[in-house]
Amino acid sequence: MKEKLNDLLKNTIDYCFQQEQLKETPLPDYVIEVPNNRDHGHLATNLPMLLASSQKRAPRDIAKVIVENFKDPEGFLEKIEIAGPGFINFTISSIEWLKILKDIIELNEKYGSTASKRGESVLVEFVSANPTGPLHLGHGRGAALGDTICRILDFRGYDVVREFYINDAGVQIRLLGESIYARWLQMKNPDHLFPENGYHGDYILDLAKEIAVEKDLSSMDEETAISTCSEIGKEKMLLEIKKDLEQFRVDFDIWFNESELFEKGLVAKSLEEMKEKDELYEKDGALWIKTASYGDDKDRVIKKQDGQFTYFASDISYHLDKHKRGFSRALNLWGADHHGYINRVKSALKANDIDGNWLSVLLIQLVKLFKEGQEIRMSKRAGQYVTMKDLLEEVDVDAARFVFLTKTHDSALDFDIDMVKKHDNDNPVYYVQYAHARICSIFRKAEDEGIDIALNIDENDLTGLKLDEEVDLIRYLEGFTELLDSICKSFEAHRLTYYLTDLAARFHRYFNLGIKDGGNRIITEDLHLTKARLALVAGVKTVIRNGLNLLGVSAPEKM
RNA sequence: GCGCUCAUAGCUCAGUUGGAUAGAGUGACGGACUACGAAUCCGUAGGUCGCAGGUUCGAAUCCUGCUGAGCGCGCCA
Repeated sequence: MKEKLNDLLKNTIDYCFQQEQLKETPLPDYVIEVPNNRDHGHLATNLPMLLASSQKRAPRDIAKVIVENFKDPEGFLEKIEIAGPGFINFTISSIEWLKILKDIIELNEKYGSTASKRGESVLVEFVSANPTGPLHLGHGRGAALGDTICRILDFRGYDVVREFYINDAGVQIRLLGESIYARWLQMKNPDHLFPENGYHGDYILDLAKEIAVEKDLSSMDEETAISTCSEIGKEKMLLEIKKDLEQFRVDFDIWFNESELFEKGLVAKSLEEMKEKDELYEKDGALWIKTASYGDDKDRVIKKQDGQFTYFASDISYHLDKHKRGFSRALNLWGADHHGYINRVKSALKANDIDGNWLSVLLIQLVKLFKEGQEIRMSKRAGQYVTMKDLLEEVDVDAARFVFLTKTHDSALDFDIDMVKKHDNDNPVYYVQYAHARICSIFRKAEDEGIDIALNIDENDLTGLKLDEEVDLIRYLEGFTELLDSICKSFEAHRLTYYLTDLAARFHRYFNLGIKDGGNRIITEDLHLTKARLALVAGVKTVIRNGLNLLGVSAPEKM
């Protein structure tokens, strides 16, 4: 609708220029938007106010010229008005809205998607938890957000690849092995020392017991035993992580091993390339990269005095590899405590002639867990945290995913487990699902009454939809596509949950209108009107279902 | 000390590249089921958009300063 109106508006402005009604100037960056207030029409533009300075005329005068010369040969508009300081408010003729509804019903599960691919590929890396412990709530938030962003990008025609980066090369894996081995030794000798920075969670002892069944640790020397524990412990943790994610309906295309970067010589290779570009130097027996020349606070070490690579070395190599794989964009979801790292990585990319904008990073703020009104503090060091596994035992996947997406990613989230557990109206996901189930119920009722619910319609079958509330609903349904496109740019997936909640509210309100005044019921004695209203609620149902699907939440027909 | 993020109703939070009268849920109070699901709806009350300046036709939104909260500043990963 906005595009159509914009075309008419541009034609009109050109005409005004030709007729010298307006001085010919470049067009300012105006907007066409949906006004909050129904009295302000369906769409409004601020163009006259922005033209005021270059035209040297009052905004309302300019608006008057535009309105008087408006070219609308096909009767797209019903009304044009000048309002406020110089807005132009447009009311679109109702038949246009009925065509939109017809499209929604025809497109059905495809409504909101684009059939054509954009030829733009995006690599989304998220969760990427170390395989040294189970997933916790913070990972859940990242998983819900990342997966939903991917679903939306995919729906809107992007080629999306979901990737999980496995840190399986560093000292943390060694430490995992040491922790497991120590726990195993402690089973016989409780006084055995536990490694200083070891992993303290109960799962370490479980792993030790499992591994002891599979391997005869007592016959091994300490070194062999630890590396055995490292290797098997890592594999088992990874399996757990995959299981949790699968249950959470998150599916990765690629599981990328950090260790492969070393095994395939990619780290060495990227170092070579950077050396040739003169981006590296040696100082104090270590190897440094000149990130400070590209916006970082200071240069960084990538190979330590002892000959070991830093984590940063493989990370640079990893991101260069992502770029070489040919993606037009990359998106990383990181915990907010990594924010100091963004500049560093981007600087390293720039040192390799890659534009910093190629990579976007979303920082996900902390999740605080509340139980019975009390905050449950999580501490990885003490092994105290609520795991995804614990969460999924208590809570519906639907509810968890929805609640994770009720706040912007850059603001801390209070996760009230008692609220999420409740199967009542305290829980926003059921409010949306209820609207869907209610519509399904209306269709069951209509079918019982022998009404043909096939909905093979054209816009002339919909002319019964005359109430403001009915047109408003269609207008809101039309906003779905634009919302999704906006999320593709900003990655603010939480806006979809708000949209769906709002859509459900609008539907419930419309539905209740009919209860007070029997004349506004959906199923009436007027068959023509009944079919039109069934079409309207079918449109609502379609958008709720498609939207919930993008959130990874089910749309039940009965609850 | 430097840097990143945040600050909106009693509470939890939305607010789309700056737009018209700042919204929702929840809590409080009062209403609506003898025909489509009351897991719903309607109404009332509740605001110095942290504070102070600035930019302009117009600021919760952009800029500067201040206050407060969280996080990060390693040859750790």
